[in-house]
Amino acid sequence: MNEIPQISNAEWEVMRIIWDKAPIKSADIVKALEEKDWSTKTIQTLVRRLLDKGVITNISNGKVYMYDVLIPETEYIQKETDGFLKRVYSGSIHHLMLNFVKNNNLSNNEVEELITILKNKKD
Amino acid sequence: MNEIPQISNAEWEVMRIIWDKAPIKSADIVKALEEKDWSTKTIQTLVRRLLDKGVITNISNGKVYMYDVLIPETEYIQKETDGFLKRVYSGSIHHLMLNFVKNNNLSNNEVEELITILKNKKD
DNA sequence: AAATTATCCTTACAAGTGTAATCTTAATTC
DNA sequence: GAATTAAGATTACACTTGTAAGGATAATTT
Repeated sequence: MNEIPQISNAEWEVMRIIWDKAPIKSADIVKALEEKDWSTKTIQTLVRRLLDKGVITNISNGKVYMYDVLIPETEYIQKETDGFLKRVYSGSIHHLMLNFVKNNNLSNNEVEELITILKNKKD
Repeated sequence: MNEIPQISNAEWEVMRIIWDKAPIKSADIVKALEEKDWSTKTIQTLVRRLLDKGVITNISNGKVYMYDVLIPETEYIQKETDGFLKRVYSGSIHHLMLNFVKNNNLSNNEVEELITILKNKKD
């Protein structure tokens, strides 16, 4: 069912901006990514690949170069989360949580918050 | 600090076996991966790349072809988890948990278990 | 020891990725 | 409208990855 195209790490960085701000002007994508040391050309290549893959679309209306999202962030988060879980934790959230708790030095506060989130889930 | 080599998806599959069973005979790696539809040649290529990257080492002692692990699974789990968290959830475990919970990835039982894990953490 | 089998080493090759440069065309400024 | 600037399209190129095949060598079987 879920056959959304794979996106690479660099493409993901670009999508973070676009998901956040779309519809967004070409220039604003570049501006938002300034902190990364990517040349404008590189960014344009990544945008083009995302277009080719059908993740975004060009909505330049005559005057301004603009892009909009075709595939929402939530779908990609789901896809990546599933893939990661399967790859690293054999699909077991339980296993993942155990590891987080063991290694990721969660603060007491964070632990509290997570418990709260989970408890709310049960209602 | 943490400069362990990147391993690919296919390599990760191989490492799962090796981490689990090392020290392990060449033939047993192949056997354990039979269910995947990889040719022996493909598996051997992956093993070679893992050798080249220094993730495993050859400990064939004259008679038998054997491999052992150089970089433990825990280091890779940590690396992958950090990378995933950063990439998909901007580094926020909180955000990740919210998403897991929201998207109904968890049964009531699992929620219970996770709460237990977290509560134990506080002690 | 010769034949067979298992494993290693070398080579291959297309698709994807990071990282652009060049050339062309559309928009803005003077 | 001509010059300048910004963006798109085309091309590039090395590295990684998935997926092996072929040839060399070591181990096992007969």
